[in-house]
Amino acid sequence: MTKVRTRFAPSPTGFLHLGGLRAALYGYLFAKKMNGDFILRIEDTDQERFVEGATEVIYDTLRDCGMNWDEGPDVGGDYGPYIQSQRKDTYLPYAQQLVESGHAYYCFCTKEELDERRAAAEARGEVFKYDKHCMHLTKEEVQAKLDAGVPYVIRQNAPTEGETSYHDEVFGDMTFPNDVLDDMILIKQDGMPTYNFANVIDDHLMGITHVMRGMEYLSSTPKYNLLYNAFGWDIPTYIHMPPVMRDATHKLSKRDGDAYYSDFVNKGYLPEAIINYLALVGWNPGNDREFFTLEELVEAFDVGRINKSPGIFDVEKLTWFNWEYIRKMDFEKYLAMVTPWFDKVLAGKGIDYRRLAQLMQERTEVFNRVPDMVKFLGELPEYDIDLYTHKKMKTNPEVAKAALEMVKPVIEGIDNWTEETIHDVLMAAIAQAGLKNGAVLWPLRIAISGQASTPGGAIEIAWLLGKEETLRRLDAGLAKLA
RNA sequence: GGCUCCUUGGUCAAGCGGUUAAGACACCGCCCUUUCACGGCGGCUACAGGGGUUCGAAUCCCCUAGGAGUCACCA
Repeated sequence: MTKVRTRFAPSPTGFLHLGGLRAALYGYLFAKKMNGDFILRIEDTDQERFVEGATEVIYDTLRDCGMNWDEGPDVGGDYGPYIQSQRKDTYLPYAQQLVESGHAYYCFCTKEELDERRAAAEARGEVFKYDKHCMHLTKEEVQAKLDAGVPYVIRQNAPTEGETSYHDEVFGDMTFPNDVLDDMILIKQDGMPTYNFANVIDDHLMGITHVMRGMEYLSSTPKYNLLYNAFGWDIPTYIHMPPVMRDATHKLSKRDGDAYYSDFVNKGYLPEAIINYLALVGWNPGNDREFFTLEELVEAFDVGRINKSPGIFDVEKLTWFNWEYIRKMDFEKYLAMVTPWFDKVLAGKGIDYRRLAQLMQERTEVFNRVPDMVKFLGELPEYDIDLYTHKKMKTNPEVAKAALEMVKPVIEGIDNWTEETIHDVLMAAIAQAGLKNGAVLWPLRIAISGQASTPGGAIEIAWLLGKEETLRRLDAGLAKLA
């Protein structure tokens, strides 16, 4: 049995978006599951859309996620080069071979002419299809134009009747009538192959056994098969994948501005969480399991369980995955990762990051939410005295005032500023006063934090703030309640 | 418009002729609790519609509707 070889073939037109990442992921998972090779090929035949640096972004993203390729532009391999623009010269001879065998022909119609005719057809409500005009040129006519240096393209000579069928591992048996097949361009006027052509040539030359790609290629696959047949090559196994959607009617695209892998990483999403979640949009292991490392995904992956219907990308669920990953993260790693986020609002404030991190780790869903959650430690926010009213704690501004007055001298008397001491002293004082814990601790926490929700209770916060700052904020609260 | 694909709760989804139609996220209650959380318990919502086939359809067939893709010298 031949070794499985899959490929991820992105165009370097910008950042890698999540739909593309998932395509790469499935290709990687399948190859590894089958003990095969995963190949990275850069499809840059469209020079107008080429974006500087985009190739590096693809490398970085894939590596970041742990998907290493066995062959590719930077790691080499026996089937290189792996960048299509560097393979430019390999395509033309194949196209010419097709011209020889009658499966393709030279076309001298200009883009402008074609655009006009296309517009005219559309105006008539018809679908434009190239009429094989240039196919009827005689050999001599063609040669004369070629000799005269007339710009040309090479088109596929597609059949106009009958139908073409193929099998897809996800979608099953597909049949398309041939009369909808247009004579697609194989070689562009600039000498570059089109994606449609290069992809067939390269997949064959690179020994790709399983072609995995988005389902938008479902309807052009017959044209590719015609090419394989014309060359007498084996048709690869097709695995078309459903798209990742933004909502029911829109694909997740670059236009959303929020679909790039890097957008999520910058917000504080973990690569592991992104990969884990992405794997589950469009595929499932057949059981209830949701958490997988990349290695575990390889183990569990099964092409037969790829869904046919599009899946909507749910940020809420991704966030949940991220949070779970953060909670399970090694504490020292968390501390290192959260520090820059603390610094955004607490730099130079003298807060004990280690203790704060302990309090924050299980509350961190996404890192970019951290600053807002801890900002109050650096500076007491403006707050309304309504916060002192809490039904369950049985507090209101009057009760709060009394509680703060009671607690102030107690805190002033604490010399050994540790959480344990603060806790013990406070609890003793509350018990002695015959009050409920909540009736005192709620107002205290409000006074020193200025907000209803905080990472940790009054005691932890008081400790983090330090005795001096705690008392200062207590006085401010008292002044507010006066 | 032609061709192709898709259609189970708000979302991801299990299911592949017989189930009380799983599970997860989200949401809503209750409990716990010095806040918010966490945790525990419980709840809410689904087979697009209509015809068949069958003793029996979410599961098979047909039609309709809705959505998506494609019809480039973009990939």
